[in-house]
Amino acid sequence: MSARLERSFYARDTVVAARDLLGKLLVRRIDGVALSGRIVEVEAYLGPHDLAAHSSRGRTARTAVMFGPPGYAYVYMIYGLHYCMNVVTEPEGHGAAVLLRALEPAGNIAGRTNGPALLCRALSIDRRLNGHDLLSEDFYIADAPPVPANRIASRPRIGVDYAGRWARRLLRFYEKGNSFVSRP
DNA sequence: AGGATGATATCC
DNA sequence: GATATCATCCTC
Repeated sequence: MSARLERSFYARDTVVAARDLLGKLLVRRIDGVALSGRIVEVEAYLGPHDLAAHSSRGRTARTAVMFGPPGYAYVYMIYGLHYCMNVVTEPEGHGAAVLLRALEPAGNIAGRTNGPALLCRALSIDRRLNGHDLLSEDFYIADAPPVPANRIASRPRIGVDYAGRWARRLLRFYEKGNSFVSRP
């Protein structure tokens, strides 16, 4: 069992943290059973100036977690059906986060994990985990070998066409050739 | 290409 | 208080 990432991992530049999250292990412990998957696809949301980020609407009840301290989970419901999970980055007050888009199944995973809502379903991640500390025992990200820079692809983010030029920024990162990436 | 389904932001 | 919109997924 590998070590949890510490607060300092998250309290950094969001693009750097996003790329470094590739290869790491998301772990959700339920009734003593550890569900886990290797992070293979992420998107960086940089802060209020990033028109694709939820924090661009300012600090609200919904986005409060994004503006909080790093290393916490920002989980929200989308389209009334699905949950998406983010990891808060940068120092407190910044308003940035990294969306986890796909996992490669590692342990005790049932169902697909090649999409932001699919991975939440596979790991039983829902509203109750919004604002949950990722330095906890039951929900955390564990260290694992990094994905080398030459194995990381950079693409525009998915589903943010409304964000003008921000939609074209290359802020989606995934491990090249990994078959669990949602949109290769 | 379109529908499901509910929280939320943004208007009155 | 109404309504438009949504960082998705599935079926057609």
